[in-house]
Amino acid sequence: MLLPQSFYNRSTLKVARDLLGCFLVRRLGGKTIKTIITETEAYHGPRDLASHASRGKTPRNEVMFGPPGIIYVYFIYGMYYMLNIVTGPRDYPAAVLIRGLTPIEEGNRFLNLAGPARLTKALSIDKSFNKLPVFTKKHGLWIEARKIEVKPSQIKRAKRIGIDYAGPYRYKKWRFILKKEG
DNA sequence: ACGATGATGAAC
DNA sequence: TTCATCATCGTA
Repeated sequence: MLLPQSFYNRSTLKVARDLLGCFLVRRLGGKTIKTIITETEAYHGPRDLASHASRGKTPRNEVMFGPPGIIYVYFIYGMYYMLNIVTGPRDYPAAVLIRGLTPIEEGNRFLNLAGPARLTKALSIDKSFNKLPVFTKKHGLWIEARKIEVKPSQIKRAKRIGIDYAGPYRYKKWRFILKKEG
């Protein structure tokens, strides 16, 4: 079942946590690759110095200021794409970075989906997905609700990666990791 | 520990 | 127009 747009119209931290265990699905060349979301990071509003939005709206980050459930893809380090989902109401800039996935079907076991740049490369996600909704199957990339229960003890919180410049915000435990056992 | 590799945004 | 920076990864 598709997660509705309203799912994303909540606190970034809650969305980041609740996305763990949900399914990220990619329709690619006649095949459907189904994965479980296993790691996320929250970029939480205009004051979060780790967030692209902390210095106001720019051509790159303007999608973060738009409605929830929209994909924000940006290019980084000259070679990688990062996949984010916009959260919260319009004009409140926030998003969840997808950092890790686990493939479900045996045939896709070889896919290396650990790491935000690796997963976009493996699933052929680039800037053409920027500004597209993730609550519809129309564009070949969507998110479905959990089918299994995720216990609070299975969720590990940690500091975010690669944002040491973010002052006090570098210590926020806004990274969420799904563990197999609680 | 570091280089690859180019878009981005801020300064000038 | 220039320039430092960058929500990373692979190789060492």
